[in-house]
Amino acid sequence: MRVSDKHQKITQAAVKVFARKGFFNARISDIAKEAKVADGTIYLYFNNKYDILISLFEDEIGKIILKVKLLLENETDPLKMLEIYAIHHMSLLQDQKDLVEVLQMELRQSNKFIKEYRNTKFIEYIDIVSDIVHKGQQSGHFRQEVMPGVVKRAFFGALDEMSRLWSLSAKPKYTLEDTARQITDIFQHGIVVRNS
Amino acid sequence: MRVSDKHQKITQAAVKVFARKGFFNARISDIAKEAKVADGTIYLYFNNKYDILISLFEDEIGKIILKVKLLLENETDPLKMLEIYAIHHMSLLQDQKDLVEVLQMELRQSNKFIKEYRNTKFIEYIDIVSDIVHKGQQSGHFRQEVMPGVVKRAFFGALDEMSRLWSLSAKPKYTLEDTARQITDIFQHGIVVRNS
DNA sequence: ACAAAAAATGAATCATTATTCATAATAAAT
DNA sequence: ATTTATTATGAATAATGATTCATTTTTTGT
Repeated sequence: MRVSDKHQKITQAAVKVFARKGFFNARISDIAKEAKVADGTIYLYFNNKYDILISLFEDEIGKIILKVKLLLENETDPLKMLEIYAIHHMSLLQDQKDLVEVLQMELRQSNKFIKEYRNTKFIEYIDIVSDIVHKGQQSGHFRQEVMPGVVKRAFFGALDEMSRLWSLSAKPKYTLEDTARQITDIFQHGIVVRNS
Repeated sequence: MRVSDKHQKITQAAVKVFARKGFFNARISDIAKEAKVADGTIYLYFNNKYDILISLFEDEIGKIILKVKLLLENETDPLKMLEIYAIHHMSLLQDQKDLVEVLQMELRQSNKFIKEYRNTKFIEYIDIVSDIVHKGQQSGHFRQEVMPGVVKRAFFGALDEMSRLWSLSAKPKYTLEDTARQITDIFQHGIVVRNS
């Protein structure tokens, strides 16, 4: 078994366990059991429990970024680009519920426990939105007075909160795609230049 | 010293300690020290550590709801109402940074640890937004096709994410009020009926 | 086939801390 | 002043679980 396989096996096990129990209530032995390795083995691949979380975060966000950038590659209409981003973001939940829950958790916890951890991958992910907005302004599609830096946070926050609800609710009212479209619609109308 | 005083002393101490260290890293003895009571005393007022968090959440959200409902009382324009809500929400941060951080944390953690805790106070808080939207639709200000249930989550999520950034960043780019106005502006344009 | 290196194991360690409860201090009642 | 009830104390308990490391297993190179 290649080294990277075991690394990945542990990461995947950690996603499951963190999602099920939360970071602090997850035991290393739970992760070890889920990954079918010994407790000690985990320490050959990660420095400590927190390192598992960080590393997982970086890796998985990295993959998401790659995928969404690929999807956006051949689209030039900034309105459509926002929709692609939103739909992709929400559909992650359908495919990887556990992962989304862990990422949401991580996002809040990094506040407290590693102020020094700059979270660059996350920033890269949301900067995709501000880039879209910026380009939309240059091409005259979007209003000049909106701040891309605010839109990116607001858009992400809206999607994130909606997905939080979704993962909590037993039987959701709306489909994820409807939700993504609704939110996109609001933001599109919110920042587009009105052809009065 | 009245009973309620000690209860409140402990709550306030807990807010400080939770904000500083996070829920799981906060020790009961930290809270006791901060509140200037013995460790055991805390258990005369709360069932356990988690109960402190829940109880704090309910109490403090309760106060916030009262205040924002009061502010909204004499306003009828739904566009303005959204702005009042947003500005009040963001200005909380200025006045009670610690509290906001704890509430944000709690919101994420309740996912995992008390699925049964229905979080009714929080729902009451965000339902204020869906009420505004609903009324705005009835009065013909807002587009019929937007879903109040989506707007409330999106609007809250946007504000919440923005405030998360704010509390993390050493020297923020924007003032809180500007931010609140920007986000409100996007949502106002996003859902208002266009007078074409 | 053997030696050396690398990877994996999991029981033992060791620190940590939420909670309890016997005791003490304080307040209220008579 | 004395009893009773209430409130507070903080040391002791008891469980927990992250991390280490001596030992074993597997892989690699010759």
